[in-house]
Amino acid sequence: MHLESILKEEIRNAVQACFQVEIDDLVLQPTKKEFEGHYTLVTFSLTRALKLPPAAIGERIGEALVKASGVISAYNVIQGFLNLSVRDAVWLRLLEGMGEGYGNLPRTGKKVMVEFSSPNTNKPLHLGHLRNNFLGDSVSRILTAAGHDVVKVCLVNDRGIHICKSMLAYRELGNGETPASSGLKGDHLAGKYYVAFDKTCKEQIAGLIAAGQSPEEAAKNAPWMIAAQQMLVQWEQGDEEVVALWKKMNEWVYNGFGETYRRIGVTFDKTYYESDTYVLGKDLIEEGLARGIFYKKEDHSVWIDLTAEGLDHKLVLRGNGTSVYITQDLGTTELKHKHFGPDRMIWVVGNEQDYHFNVLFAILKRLGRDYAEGCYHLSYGMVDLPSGKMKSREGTVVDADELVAEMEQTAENRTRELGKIDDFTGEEARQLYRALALGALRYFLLKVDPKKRMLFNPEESIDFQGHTGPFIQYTYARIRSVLRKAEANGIAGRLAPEGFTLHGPERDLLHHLVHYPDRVQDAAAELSPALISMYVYELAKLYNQFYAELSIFADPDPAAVSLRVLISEKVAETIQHAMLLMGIDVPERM
RNA sequence: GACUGCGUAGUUCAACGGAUAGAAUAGAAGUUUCCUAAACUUUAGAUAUGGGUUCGAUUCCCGUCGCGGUCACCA
Repeated sequence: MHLESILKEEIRNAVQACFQVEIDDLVLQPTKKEFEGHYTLVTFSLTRALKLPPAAIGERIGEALVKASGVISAYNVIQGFLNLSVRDAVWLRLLEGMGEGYGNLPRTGKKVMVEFSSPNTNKPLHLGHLRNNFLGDSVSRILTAAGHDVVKVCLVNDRGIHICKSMLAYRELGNGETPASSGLKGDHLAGKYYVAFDKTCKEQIAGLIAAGQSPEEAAKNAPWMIAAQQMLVQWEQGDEEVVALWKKMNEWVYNGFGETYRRIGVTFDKTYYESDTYVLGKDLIEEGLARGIFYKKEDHSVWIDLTAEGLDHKLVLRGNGTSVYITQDLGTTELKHKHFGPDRMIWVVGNEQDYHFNVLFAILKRLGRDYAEGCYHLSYGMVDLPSGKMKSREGTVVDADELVAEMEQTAENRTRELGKIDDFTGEEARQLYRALALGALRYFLLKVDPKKRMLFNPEESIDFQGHTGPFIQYTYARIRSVLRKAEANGIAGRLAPEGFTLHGPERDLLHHLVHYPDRVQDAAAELSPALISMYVYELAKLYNQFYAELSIFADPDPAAVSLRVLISEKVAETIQHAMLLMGIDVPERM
């Protein structure tokens, strides 16, 4: 039974009965807090069809509904708004219908592939990567709950000039340093030499400019820049020494990434490496050339004219026959499709690449790939600092590992201050700190609409109070405490008997609770964990109000006590489910 | 410059074209012999700007101003 569908049907019937008119687009919305009611029908839009003032329409429909409806107990009309109140018996029946895991929707049989994370192996992860990882991870969980079969994929950027830069700096300055010898995490070690390369290279360029070269010439002629390019050529030729260095440093980086992924709780079903896929796509170029979709210039470079799509002429293969980014992406997409045959492919990639994906999808369509229709770029906004954009080379980044460690420290300090878990073992306490730290961080990054850019101020640490992960975790822990007490006293959650009158806070909670599956559906359709975060925040807030206003165990009516225990169980279950969709664990105590 | 996205309380975020624009935080004032005060209650505070469409605009259209992003034979 779906309340809103039933309500809309009843309203249609009422309109039919009163006015003998068929109406299909009804505007039904939740009633604003300051007014009496649960659902509001906006009657302005009906004035044309029914040829009556909005308030009169509201009165007629309201009257008819109260007479005939199985769900509406009362109505009131304010101008063009018809506010409808739902019977308590209906809320109780809906509560009864909430089975185990009611947030999990029926299986659809559709397969969805989500590609995210896609790190470069020349530097450690930063805050921007965390947004990407959490988004991809959470969207995957939401799609799974919405009934799809999800494949999580990571494409590692393990080759190219940027990798050679850190390799070169390491060869020149490294003195055989290893993660073991320096105690530095592998990805941080590589990042250190990436920054070192940039520094030295800039000095070299400055020197050349001082010696009279133009900035463009100098940038081209800097010795390390030339050396890095040579190194890339050697790598592509399979030069043993270069490949050995590449393997060694990448190994360090993978170990470092592995540790970070473990710490932030992110996993993949399949990892692709660009070093394996970068030559792919050339057969697609051949195919496109043969079919006249691409054209070749005199220098043998291959292009496509996408002006018809409002785009541009775009290079798809270099004059020397080597691949560019788009060539490789075409090939990789074809490969991923061949491996898994998904109905939908989603790329979680920053909005700076909007143009690239427009081109990619346009080319796939031109090539007549039927899966092009199911391709989608989940384009998210950057995480900005008050000072502007983060840049790895310039060291203006918020490092992921450091941030997580800081958050854990904050969680520990705060927990110790409050002193509620003094009986925890060391391991239990560490688990709690980790859950709180990640809860705060994941929630912070997921509560904002993915499409929008967001700001992080490193001066102000992420909050543990208010609209935050720990607020919701706290609410959960408090409910668990209630439920432990109920169990200890032998009180089971039970539905209230027929004719029971709900108290305001109970009614508000049930009203919110029953919409959870709809919100999961919405979040899956929009690919937006932010919708889940808003829902669960509201739920926690409503529970806290319920908790503050009503005593669960002290009520003289045993039916009220059992009902409140049952409501507490359902709220706890829903909070746990929703938080898990964001990849956040909820603690039994905190 | 071309294309593209964004301007909402001091700050960080909300608002299918609908009612008095919601929260959080920072500010002010309260709540604990009672189920966890990481909570609850009260209070003050915002749609960049000028037009247009509409019964009704933060939302849609046009202009202005401000801030990002993209315009590589890098990925």
